[in-house]
Amino acid sequence: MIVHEGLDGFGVNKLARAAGVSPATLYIYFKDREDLIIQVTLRVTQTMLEESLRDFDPDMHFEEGLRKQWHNRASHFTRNPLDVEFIEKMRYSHLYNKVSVQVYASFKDVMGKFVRNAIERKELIELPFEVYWSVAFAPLYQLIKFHTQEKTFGHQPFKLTDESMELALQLVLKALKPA
Amino acid sequence: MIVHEGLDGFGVNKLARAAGVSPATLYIYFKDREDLIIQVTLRVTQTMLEESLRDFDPDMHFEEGLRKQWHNRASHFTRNPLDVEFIEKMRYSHLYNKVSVQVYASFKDVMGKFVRNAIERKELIELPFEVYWSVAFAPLYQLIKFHTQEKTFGHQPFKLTDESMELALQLVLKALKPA
DNA sequence: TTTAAAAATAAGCGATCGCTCATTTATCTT
DNA sequence: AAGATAAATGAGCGATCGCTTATTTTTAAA
Repeated sequence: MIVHEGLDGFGVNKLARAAGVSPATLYIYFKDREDLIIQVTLRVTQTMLEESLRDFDPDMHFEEGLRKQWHNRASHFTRNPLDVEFIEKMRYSHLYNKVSVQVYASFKDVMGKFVRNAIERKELIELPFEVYWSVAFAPLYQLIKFHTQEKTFGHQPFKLTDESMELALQLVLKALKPA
Repeated sequence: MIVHEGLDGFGVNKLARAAGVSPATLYIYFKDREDLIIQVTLRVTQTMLEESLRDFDPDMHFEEGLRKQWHNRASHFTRNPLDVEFIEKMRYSHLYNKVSVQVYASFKDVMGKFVRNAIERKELIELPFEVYWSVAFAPLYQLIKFHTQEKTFGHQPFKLTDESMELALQLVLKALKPA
């Protein structure tokens, strides 16, 4: 409902009717509307982050680790396209700061270690974490967005194939590896 | 209002009260709530795109042109931080497809020409437009998001300085330039 | 089978939603 | 100054909002 009609357009009564339960039932499990949205967001985001760390180890070599994360994210998102749109929507909503802290706590540690390892091993240039994150993952998320929203820049819809993903990953690796 | 309270939380009556006019007045200038939101979005987005093309020419050398666009975007957004959040919020809202087509029509042509020129001149590797866009601009937007939302990944808030922007731009250029 | 706790419900509260209409106020033309 | 047009308004419509309460149904222990 939130993906298709937005946060406005999402109502407790509507949801209850669609779910075939009484509005009152929802308030047994959730404090209020905002709590419901946040808890759902936490669960979807948590699942996404767990999937992105599947078979990942912060002691991996940099290229192997980054490729693993790209593939994990891409495969999770192409298998759950609704999740992408939901997470992105929430990520840019005014409720985001109530979600981010709780979710990224443990995730941050693993990623931080991975980056520090890679820098120590001279497999990754030295740079602030935010710059690393922006170069390493923002392109992937943009590609996924192009993929899920079907049409953006003229001509035919963009499909996130293995080829285009590998191409983008190669570019990112070229940017991040020491000369 | 939309940035701070979200699309839900944004109401016509509230807006009229805050603006010191009658709700009926709004309907002289806008068809309905959605039309109002879309028109405001169009105006803010249009301004952003115009600013991003200031002093830009699609016949510029690739590095010069890309740097120009990065600086234009960054300076516009740091001077109008509310616009960033608004545009991003709308970009991930369910109303986005009603906005995107109208806005990016002319913009697409200029950018397309710029990219084609650069590839012809061997200043840019050959790649699909979406991949180019994802690598060339997504990192910048992510950095701006880090900057505006103040705190994301632990430690102290990230500030988008000239240094960190130049660093990120250099990485992106390294990724996109032919070997 | 009885009984207490837990889960779910229908009905509807006051508040606010998006929006309209009959009327008044401001602006412009002659 | 008079009359016509445009702009703006206050009041409030029906619908929906988030949410609660008194009651019934379901579950499970004794």
